[in-house]
Amino acid sequence: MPQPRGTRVRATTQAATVVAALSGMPAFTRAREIRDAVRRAGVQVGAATVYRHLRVLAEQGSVDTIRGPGGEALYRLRRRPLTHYLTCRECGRGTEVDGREIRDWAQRAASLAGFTLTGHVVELSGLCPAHPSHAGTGASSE
Amino acid sequence: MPQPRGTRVRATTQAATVVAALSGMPAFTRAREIRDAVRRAGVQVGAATVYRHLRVLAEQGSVDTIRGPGGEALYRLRRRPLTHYLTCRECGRGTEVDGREIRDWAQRAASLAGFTLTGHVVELSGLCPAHPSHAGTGASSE
DNA sequence: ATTAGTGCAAATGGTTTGCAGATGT
DNA sequence: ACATCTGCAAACCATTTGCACTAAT
Repeated sequence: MPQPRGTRVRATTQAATVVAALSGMPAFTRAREIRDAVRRAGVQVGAATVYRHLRVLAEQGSVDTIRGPGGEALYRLRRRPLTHYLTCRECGRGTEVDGREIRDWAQRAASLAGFTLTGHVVELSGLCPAHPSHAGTGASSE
Repeated sequence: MPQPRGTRVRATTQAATVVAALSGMPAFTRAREIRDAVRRAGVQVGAATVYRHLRVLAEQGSVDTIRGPGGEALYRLRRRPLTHYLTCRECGRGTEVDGREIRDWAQRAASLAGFTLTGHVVELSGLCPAHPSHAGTGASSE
């Protein structure tokens, strides 16, 4: 749907650079790192501004948000639906995994309980092929 | 495995009451509310102590942890494995749902990517049978 | 000109930590 | 006794907000 009428969102350097930075990061990233990337790109930006943009982008559905181990938000430019994320707890690298099954399951589980499903979060964490293993912490609902 | 030798964890009033409080709360709960419950039970306790216990319990695997909408940690005494949570976004009431399928799927998806799975979080949100529907926000990795 | 967008610094809220003192064993 | 546990307050960190200011339209 087109915008209601003329003037709306302004095209500022910061806004553009935040998106640019995001598009250069395949994995879920912290606000702090995004800000660093923007600055590295030569654009001065305040933390508040980055957060403001990220919030708007998230509300628009342009970026997906999950929570990192410390409870901080991690952002990733939305690419396509039907994908969920698997992240390495050591290096932070992540891969997308097909979430079709989960989506079906979630739907089924919800209606089985009489609920209307409005959203779900599935996050897997593990160790990628290049890391040693040891017992770990980490939020896990299992 | 038994404890290395004699003295280890002390049986303090606070520790016991924190667990007691947890066992009285079927849904995922904030640290703050847990502390309130403990105090309501007549036991004076500082925030730090509550957090310290919760952290240890989580490390032991005695409590499960997920993140609330604001990024704060929510705790729930672990009851049995194979369960995940479905929460109503209106009233906060929740139900456990069988997560066996998910566990299998997670395992499969992870090893398919060459990862060693160390944990996963599955959280479903929706509207329970007693609530009106409307579009919504909410972090969703989908 | 207008007004949205920006930066800074202060405010918030959750969680952790340093340290002196209380307490279980 | 003596190490652990506790509480308080200060410290931290991520995020939000107030406000004067800059810049896009």
